[in-house]
Amino acid sequence: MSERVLPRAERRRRTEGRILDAAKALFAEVGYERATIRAVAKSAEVDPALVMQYFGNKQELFRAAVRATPAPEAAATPEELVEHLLGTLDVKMGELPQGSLAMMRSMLTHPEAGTAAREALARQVDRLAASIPGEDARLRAALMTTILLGVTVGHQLLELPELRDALPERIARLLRPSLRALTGPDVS
Amino acid sequence: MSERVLPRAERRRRTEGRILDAAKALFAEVGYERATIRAVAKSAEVDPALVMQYFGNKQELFRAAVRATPAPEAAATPEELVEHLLGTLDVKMGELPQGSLAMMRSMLTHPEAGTAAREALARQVDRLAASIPGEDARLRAALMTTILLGVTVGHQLLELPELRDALPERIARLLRPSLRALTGPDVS
DNA sequence: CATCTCGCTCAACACCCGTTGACTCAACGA
DNA sequence: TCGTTGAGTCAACGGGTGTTGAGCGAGATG
Repeated sequence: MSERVLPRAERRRRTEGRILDAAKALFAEVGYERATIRAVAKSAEVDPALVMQYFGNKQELFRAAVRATPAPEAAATPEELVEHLLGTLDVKMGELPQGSLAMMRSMLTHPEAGTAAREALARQVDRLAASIPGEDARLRAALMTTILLGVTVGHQLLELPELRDALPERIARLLRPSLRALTGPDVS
Repeated sequence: MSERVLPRAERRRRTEGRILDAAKALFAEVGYERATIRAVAKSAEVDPALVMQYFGNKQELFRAAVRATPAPEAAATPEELVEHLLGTLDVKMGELPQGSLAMMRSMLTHPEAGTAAREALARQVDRLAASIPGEDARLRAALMTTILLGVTVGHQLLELPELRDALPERIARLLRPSLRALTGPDVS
């Protein structure tokens, strides 16, 4: 009723958007292998051939669905660092972008998603390590990154009930000392 | 030369073992979907049909490959708890059993592996929560579990260089305060 | 030695996937 | 108004997958 005879350019933009959204959702939900072109097309109410015509490849469709993760700003002091990380966690708890979920869902089984995840994590490690003093800054940064990765995986992808039912602020509050323990000098 | 005319029963046992080992390795390396029956068979130098004859299903082959994860003993005090967890981590760093790797590799994309992982993590959470005082014992236990999960994933599956190149004891030493922070009362 | 048993292979089936080329038909521009 | 363009569909191909049933041939059994 509302979408009556749209101009061609606009119409194309919209269906391409519908396809991309459907792809993001499906990739995020079941991963690369199980997300078939046919299923994406059906979800977008479109012929499978049109998906190919717009994105060329399943690989490139996946690339387009995963691309454009938000670029977070860097943190200065280790104190801000932890808060910034937990802020990221908060965002993740609410509604982590579907593209990121799609990448994480497939990072263990799809080669390209794996390298994409490694690169994203490496960037995070770089950013963190610059703010951590000491010899083993990179190792500490990597541990902080993997800690957040594990919590996110357990929460968003595996949907562990304990994390699912907890308030994000509570998780952040419990996690803060654990992360802070990795910023300072070794006290063990 | 050494394996000359073996008895039938022994011969069967050996080839079945070869198939299962090949399946564990392949599942652990590329995950459920990409590990084809044909590839398992070729790796075990056997006809694909024989794999079906021995294990019936790809699903059941996977189940057999994942089954029999070692049953760790419980810990008593929170102090022992952390050490026990880090001991687990040490084992993982050395040579985590291929069956566990196979389960972890597919836990985000294969439904049954997902529920298996959830159950294994739930058992760990139960064990941990019993040793932690306070109201939010289960949430703390879940966080400790997911922390270890993240580090293991980053190390064994994603193979992040910082973790790959670090000595297991060093990782354990850096991780100890972070885990201990979750056993005690809230100090944030 | 004759028969049976069973580990193992071969060839094929049915299915689903990604991908393609020809086609339809409504929006566009002169 | 009439070709032209391009969004969208249809039907099909080639390839890889899990799975199956018939069959072979060497070890067990009497």
